[in-house]
Order: sequence, then C-alpha cells, then structure tokens
Amino acid sequence: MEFKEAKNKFVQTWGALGSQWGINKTMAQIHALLMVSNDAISMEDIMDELQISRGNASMNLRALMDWGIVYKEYKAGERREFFTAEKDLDELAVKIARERSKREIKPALKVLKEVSTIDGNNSDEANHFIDQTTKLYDFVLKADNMLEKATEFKDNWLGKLVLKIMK
Amino acid sequence: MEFKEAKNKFVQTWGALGSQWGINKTMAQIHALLMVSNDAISMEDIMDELQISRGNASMNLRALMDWGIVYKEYKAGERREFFTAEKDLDELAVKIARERSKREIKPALKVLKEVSTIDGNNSDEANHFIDQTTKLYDFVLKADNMLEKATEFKDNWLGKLVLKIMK
DNA sequence: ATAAACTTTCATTTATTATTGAAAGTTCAA
DNA sequence: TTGAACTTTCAATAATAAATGAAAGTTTAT
Repeated sequence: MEFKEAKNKFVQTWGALGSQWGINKTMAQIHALLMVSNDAISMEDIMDELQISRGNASMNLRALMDWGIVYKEYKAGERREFFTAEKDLDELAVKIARERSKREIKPALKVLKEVSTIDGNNSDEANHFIDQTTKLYDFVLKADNMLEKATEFKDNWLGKLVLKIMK
Repeated sequence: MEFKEAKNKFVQTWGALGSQWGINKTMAQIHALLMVSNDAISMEDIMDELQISRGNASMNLRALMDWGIVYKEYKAGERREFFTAEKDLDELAVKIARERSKREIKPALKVLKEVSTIDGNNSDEANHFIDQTTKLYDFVLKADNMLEKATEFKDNWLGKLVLKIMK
C-alpha cells in the first residue's frame, strides 16, 4: 500500500468509526485529515481532498473548534485561515471526554435525579423504578467522576504504577 | 411528578442518549423500559407501551439479545415469550464495553496497523503519517486493553483502593 | 470608503437510517 | 398433520440527519 492509499483508508475508517459513535462522518474525516497532516491546511484544501462543499467544511471545522480539538492558525502574509488538529492524544482524549460529559452525561444525570426522586406511594412497580433509577444515577455519577479523574491520571506516578500492576 | 410521567421521561431520555452514542433510539428505549420493569414483558406490551410496530420490536429485541443485555424468558403455561434486561449495572457495562470493542475497536486497530506499516520512502509527509498513525495505534490499543482490564476491576481490592485514593 | 478575498449561514436538496406491516416462517397442542 | 398463536423477515416508506451552494457577512489592503 502506498501513502496516498493509506491516508485515504485512514480518513475513511476514522469517518466510519465517528458515525458509529455519534459524530458526523465529515467531522471525523476532517479531524483525521488534520491529525495526519504535517502542517496546517486551508479550507480550500480540505474541501478538495474530501470532496465536500464549502458550507459543510465550514460548519464542521467550527464544530471541531467548539470541541477544542482543532485550532485556527494564521500564516504571515496569507489572508486565508489554516487549520491544525490537537495531536497530543492524551490531550485529545481529555477534551473529548470533557465535552461529552458536559453535553450528554450531565444532562442525563439531571433527568435521572429528577425521575428517581418521585414519591413511590405503596406501588411495587414505582418502588422498583425508584430503586433502579437511583442505582443508575449512582453508577453514571461514579463513571463520570472516574472520567474526570482519569484526566489527571496520566501525570500521576500512582496511576502509572497501577496500570503497570494491572497489566 | 408521578410514576407514569417519570417512567416515560426516563425512557425518552435514555432513547435520546442512545442516539447520541450511535445506538438506535428504539433499541435504547426498549432497554430502558426493561431496565425499570419489575418483571419480564411480552413483545405485545413493549409494542404497546412504546407505540412501535411488531417488526421494529422484534428486530431491536433481537439486537439487544445479540448484545447479551436482554434475555428471553419463558413462563409456564404461556406460549409467548417474555423479555428481561440485565439489571446488574457492572455486568451491563462490561457487556457493552466488550461488544463495542469487538465490533468497532478491533477492526479499527486492524486498519491502523495496516496503514501505519507502509513504506515511508523519504517523503516527509509519509513519515509524519506513519508516526501519527503508529502513535494512534498504540493509544487505541492501550485504551482497549484498559477497558478489558476494567472488566476485572470491580472485584479487585487493589482497584477499589486506588479509586478511593484518587477521589 | 471600496472592493477583493475570503468565511459563514441557512433554506433547500440529498443521503442515510429507522420503521412499518404484510407475508413467510416457526412452534406447539390437539 | 393441521391450524392457531405467535415471531421474524424484508421490500417499501417515512423520519432524520447531513450536505449543498448561493447569498449574506467579514476582514483587510489600498
């Protein structure tokens, strides 16, 4: 396999993986493209390489910047903007985790808290519901906290030790 | 809020969350419904409660069973089948993690390995590509292994201790 | 202040994904 | 073995999500 083919395969695969995880295909593809590019790329080049429209490129680049995993870059003497991806994978993971927590897990927790605190008044059905949703609340809260903690984990001697032991 | 309203809100929220994570809405809703139900439910009742068609119910129940998080149950003297969800949340998390690893992460790793082992022959661009995808391969592999290990984690005194310290 | 060079927006179109429901398949009791 | 009671399949349809592209908006050099 030669470079161009490999690059294309990578971009396509990353895009497909993205859709499976609820991230739109083009967004994942743009990210993939920027991840493996040596230097910053213009919107024009992204459109060209991925065969997508201007609007599509613009919107997805904006979304990637909102996630904090793609940056604008300005080149001296150049009018147009260039884009780069966060290439540090730990940093990337942290940002994605934080963003999904904020956007999805936190709101879900709010609902879980709400529905788990209804009055069960002597109905078996309702009591089981309260019990299950309370457990779920605790579980999701714990998982979310672990995610949070994991973001501090990598620079941490204890963490590294534990990982080694767990291997 | 009363029980019926709370139950509905929970099912709807769980469904919406599912779509955001690449799981189809109905599948997530059926799972939610079974999670908070005291006892096994027939397909008819699921169709009725969620206002979905027979085919839809059948296909998504099948999918949930393929994931190993919903079970068929037979009741004595009853012809039709009843369904229950895995209610142990640790067990649920393990099964989902394993399944997604098998279906999505493993194939992605295969591609990453493939594309990261091309011949870079003296092109800077290609060399950067190889470098980035190799790092990505290592990262994803490590994350996948951690997921695997985490499935053994809960019964483990060391794990519990670490979580306590990390708090 | 103007216009060239660029980016963003958003109503419309297109593509993707999920749902329906009728027909085919299965199972079981008699 | 038949047929009633149920489940599964899958081609057609509907719902949802993403992409287009032309018009509006911005920025900057002169």
